[in-house]
Amino acid sequence: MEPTKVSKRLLTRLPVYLNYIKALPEETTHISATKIAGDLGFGDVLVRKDLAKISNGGRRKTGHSRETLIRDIENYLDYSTDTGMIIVGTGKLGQALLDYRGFEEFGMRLLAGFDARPPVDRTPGGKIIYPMDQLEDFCSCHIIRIGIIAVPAAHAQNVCDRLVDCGIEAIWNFAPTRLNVPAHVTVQNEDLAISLNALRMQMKANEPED
Amino acid sequence: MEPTKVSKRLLTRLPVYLNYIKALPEETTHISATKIAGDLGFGDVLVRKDLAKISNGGRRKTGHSRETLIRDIENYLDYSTDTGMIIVGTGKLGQALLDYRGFEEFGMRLLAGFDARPPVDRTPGGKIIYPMDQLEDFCSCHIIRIGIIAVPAAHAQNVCDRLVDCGIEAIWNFAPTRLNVPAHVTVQNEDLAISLNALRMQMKANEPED
DNA sequence: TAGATTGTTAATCGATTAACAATC
DNA sequence: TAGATTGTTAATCGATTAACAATC
Repeated sequence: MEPTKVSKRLLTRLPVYLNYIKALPEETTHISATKIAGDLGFGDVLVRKDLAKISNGGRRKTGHSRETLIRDIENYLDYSTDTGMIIVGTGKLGQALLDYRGFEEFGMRLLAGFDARPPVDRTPGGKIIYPMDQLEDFCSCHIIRIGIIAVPAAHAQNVCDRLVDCGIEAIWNFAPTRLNVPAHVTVQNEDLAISLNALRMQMKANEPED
Repeated sequence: MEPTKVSKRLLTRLPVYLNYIKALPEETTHISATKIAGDLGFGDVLVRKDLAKISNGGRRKTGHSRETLIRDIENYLDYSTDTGMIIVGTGKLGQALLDYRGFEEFGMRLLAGFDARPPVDRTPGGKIIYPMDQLEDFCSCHIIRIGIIAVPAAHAQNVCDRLVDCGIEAIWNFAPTRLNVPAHVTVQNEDLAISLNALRMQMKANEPED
């Protein structure tokens, strides 16, 4: 019953390792955790433990086989299973996300956008934007597991409720507001202003003298 | 010498409290940490400790004065000091950020965009997009503390170096790559694909049976 | 053997929660 | 006084780091 424990931190480090390993010169066949740590600025024990958690390919003295490691990370992150997604709210940000190419690499497919008043029929990238009243129909014809909310804060809860009713399992929320959802739905808030403000505060704390 | 310790978690919770408190019905003059915690889904002790850290306005039995609390949070987050910012890379995402209204509330001013080939002269919101070769001039005429990078991964390090040379103190990096910066520069990576993938994995871990 | 590396166990650190004392 | 609340001290939890044993 209790879901498998996954560390969110680990989940964000693994793709970083993966990118790094993939970007290595082609002739590299083996790589050590120590080297990865050094190049990426992580602690070496941390990397070693992370890799041990998701792979058993590490050999003493030689390190990890590059190929095996890539396969193990991709396997752990389950890149081969497609995950269907839609986005509600197709302003600038919504359209940017609709045409963002980075998601597919992870097996995530953003199928379409929805908007109370679609600003255009299709994005430049060719994704269709439907009026809101088509949301339920669309969701019953496709397997949609993740919903992205990029509408103004005032509409976010309403949109969220509709997505939940459509059977969505996770919500990525860009609206600057908290959402109430049932326990089986996973929510991640991505409030860009809050995030940027945190950076600003850390920057200030980083100043030589106050 | 050692900079003041600030918990990043705290920094992201404070704006949430602030929004919540501001959204309370106008007649509310006092609010307890317990109430805030209950409504926002945080632990009550956590909220109490957070508020104690940034305010001394809590009175037993009655809770915190709404007005004082708002002032104390805004004060702690230093909303009154303007922070100048620029963004490099004005694709969809870059333009979305340029016209995003949420930053100003926090005292952050995104002054202009830069692009190797500006897609337009101005955003719909009226922000000017300059060609890249004006970057250094612009930065010497304005006080710019934060640089936002929204260019393809291949150009990110180069852009980053130029921003650092311009005296920027913090970088908000949307490019899917790690950046090398000197120690006095604060970097925050905002890789949307990684972030979304983490949500996807948490969603899977949240499923009833495996 | 010596060196490079993994992997594990214990220690530390930071954040959150629990328990409870203080007080209006 | 009883109740609601703050604020503090101790306990727990999770993540990271340190120390070190294993081994190719």
